[in-house]
Amino acid sequence: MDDQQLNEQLHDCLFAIRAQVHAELKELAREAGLTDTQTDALWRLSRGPEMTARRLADRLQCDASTATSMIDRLERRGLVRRVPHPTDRRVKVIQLTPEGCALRDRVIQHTTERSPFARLDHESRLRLHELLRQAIDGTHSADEAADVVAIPEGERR
Amino acid sequence: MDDQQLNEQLHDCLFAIRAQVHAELKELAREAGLTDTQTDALWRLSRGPEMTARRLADRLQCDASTATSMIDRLERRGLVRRVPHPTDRRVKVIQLTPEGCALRDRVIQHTTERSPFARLDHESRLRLHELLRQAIDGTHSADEAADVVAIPEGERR
DNA sequence: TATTGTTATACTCTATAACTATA
DNA sequence: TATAGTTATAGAGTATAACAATA
Repeated sequence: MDDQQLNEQLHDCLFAIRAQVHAELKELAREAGLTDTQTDALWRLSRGPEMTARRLADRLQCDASTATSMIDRLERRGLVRRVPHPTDRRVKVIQLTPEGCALRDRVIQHTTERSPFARLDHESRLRLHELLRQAIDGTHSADEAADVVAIPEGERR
Repeated sequence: MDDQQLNEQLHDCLFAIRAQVHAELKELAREAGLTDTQTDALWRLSRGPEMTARRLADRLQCDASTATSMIDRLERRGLVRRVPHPTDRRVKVIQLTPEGCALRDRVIQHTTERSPFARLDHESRLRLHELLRQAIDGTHSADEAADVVAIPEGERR
């Protein structure tokens, strides 16, 4: 197997894992009366420091206007609310409501429990984590990667 | 770091890698005048043995009617065509046109070249592949996984 | 001037339900 | 009866362009 083929195989694996995770997420979303995308957004909303509409759009790689309508729908369902930023009056902080938090917790727990990774032993998972981090950090600047992945210990969950 | 946290970290990595791949795919899709979803479908259309509308829907985890409209749009752009199945007259085989093939090749090449995985050395990629396969095979039946991932040597590309 | 967020608009994406044709 | 595919419909997701408010 040459390098090109190996890369393709890795992408096929990525696709397969994403498909498995997505299937679980979809099932949960259905129970909760949400769409896949909304469930995904809920998950992403809870990671990292302070969430704004702009930051959510960056994270979901969509236009700002798309984030606006996404937040509209989540707000209508009572899962998030828009709070004015204390110092910058242009910015709206997107906060999870208690119901939003509860659902977010269910999403994370449900997904990580049934994750394909859960079948690996602890050692394998550590090795996998190291390899993935290496791949991620190699292609993006540390800042960009940090925004998506790293969560300060105190702010986790 | 306990197991729950490690699992969450792994999912964050998965998200980050998917985001990087998606960003590359999006750029290419834009150039080609396609949407992300169409580009993804094009990629998936080319993997595995014989593609039918039903199989595409399974693979993209969407409803059959969604696959129908997706194929409609790809057909309108001249990237695929519907061919009657030789023995089962209910089935339509979805074939890539020459233009579809060319674009599909560009998508795969572009993405695998700029993939986060490309930065890992050969040894690391082999280890990563092994770990991912292990995670995939552990949670799904061999048959299901085979449909998504394994491609017989003769039919690849 | 640049940035944050919104609105209006026009697509694409998506599932549900009802249908036809074939197995 | 079951399966492959389509159509009609309605709502969610999406980007573009134009805009207001604020930095």
